[in-house]
Amino acid sequence: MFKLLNMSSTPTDDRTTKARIRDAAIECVATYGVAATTVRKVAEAADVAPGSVIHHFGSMEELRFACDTYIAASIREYKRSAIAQGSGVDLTAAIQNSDIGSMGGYLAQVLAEDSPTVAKLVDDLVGDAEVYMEQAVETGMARPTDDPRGRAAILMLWSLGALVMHKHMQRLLGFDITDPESAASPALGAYAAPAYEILGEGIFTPSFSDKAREAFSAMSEKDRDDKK
Amino acid sequence: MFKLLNMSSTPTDDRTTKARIRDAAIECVATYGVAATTVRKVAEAADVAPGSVIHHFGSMEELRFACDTYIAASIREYKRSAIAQGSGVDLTAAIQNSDIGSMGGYLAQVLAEDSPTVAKLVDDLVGDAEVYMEQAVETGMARPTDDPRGRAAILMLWSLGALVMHKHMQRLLGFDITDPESAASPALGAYAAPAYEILGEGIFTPSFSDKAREAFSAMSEKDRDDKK
DNA sequence: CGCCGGATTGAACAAGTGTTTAAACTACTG
DNA sequence: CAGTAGTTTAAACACTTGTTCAATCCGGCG
Repeated sequence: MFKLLNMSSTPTDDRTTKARIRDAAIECVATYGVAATTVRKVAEAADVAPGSVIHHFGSMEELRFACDTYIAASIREYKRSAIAQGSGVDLTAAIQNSDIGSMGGYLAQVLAEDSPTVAKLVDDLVGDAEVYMEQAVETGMARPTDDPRGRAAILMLWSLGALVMHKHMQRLLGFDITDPESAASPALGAYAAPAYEILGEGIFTPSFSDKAREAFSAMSEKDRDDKK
Repeated sequence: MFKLLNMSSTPTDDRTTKARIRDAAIECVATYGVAATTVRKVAEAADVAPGSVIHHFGSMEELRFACDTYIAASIREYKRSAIAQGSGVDLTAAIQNSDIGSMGGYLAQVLAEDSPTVAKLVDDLVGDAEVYMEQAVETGMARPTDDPRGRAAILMLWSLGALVMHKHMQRLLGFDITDPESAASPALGAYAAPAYEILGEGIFTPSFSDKAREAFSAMSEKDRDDKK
């Protein structure tokens, strides 16, 4: 009998049993995925009997819900404090600075499933990104756009999508976005440099960009005409 | 007892039983995910006995492998024909034009798991994207870059990540990227327009972009100095 | 026809799932 | 000290999982 997951338990672990179970579940989801997160695996990782897991949360589904809620609350809490001290509202920063080590891994796993709690969190993040971009436009950092919400949504979908794809990114660029230590990694540049280049100046030449825009508006005009 | 999945079976279905089982499995994965794709669900969808599934593929894992391989081959085949007739090498186009209706949904599900077959496919797609971008630079469509591979990798990670996030995109923008009919949908613009705006001119103003670039190179220089 | 080999079936199997339950234990109160 | 309410446990439950297996079906060949 050996522990599969070594929870970073301090010499004297003063967390309640319920909290220990919740944390073990989060770590298990982050490491093995939701499908592989069973009552017995969580129980073993939290060092309790399987029955205790159900006793504290009622059912496995409620445990999952509790984990989603806890992670969502943790992210919202971080964003609030980040705004209060004036630093940027960056999701990757939230992942790095969280006291929940496996937050990135957990998000990467649950973003692909459809949980209403996670869906609500994503919606909120898009809303936050929109107001943040709005401010960036006002301070001259970001370009204005016809579709602020659409732009914010796509930026968030790309960011979170990259999080879900972290194993592929690790393989392609040597950089694991879910690793809390990754911010200090020299491989950070392998992701950040090209990403900021794309977000800074785009990938298309201005001449092609203009042509594409014309074709686009022509297409949507044709679409309107067809509708008549 | 009713069929959960209605395979688009022609009046006279001339596919072999093995092919029917494989197609049913792909559709089941696309709709319900890999964890929910069980022997009995596949058997029911393919209208065969559970034993037949194992008889033809040896095990459930080998069936999954066969599905991955089949999808990967189908995408590579499409790309080859697309290049041959000179049209663009666009992944979303491959999803739309494939004769496998649920290819997009299947990819969205398996990109989050770690399958060596899918990993190899992603690596190939990045490689293809790199040479495609290289040609776009030569023809004056795309800007040159210091890190062609990094740029291609990130563009692919963002695109595929958005595919995995398709349910969130559907909710946020009303556009489902996995739907084969989506290319004809008027909601296409809700995704394509802001996406092309970002890829065309970026999101940052030139002045901020310059400052960020300076900060970036200063940071990596400092990183080099610290290493000494 | 008689036969044979692959395809197909449905019943079994062991292992793993979430959940229930009764018993034991623990800590705190009257 | 006795009692009690909340924890915790291990064993059982019903169910689903992938897989095995003997029996049956079916098409082609001698």
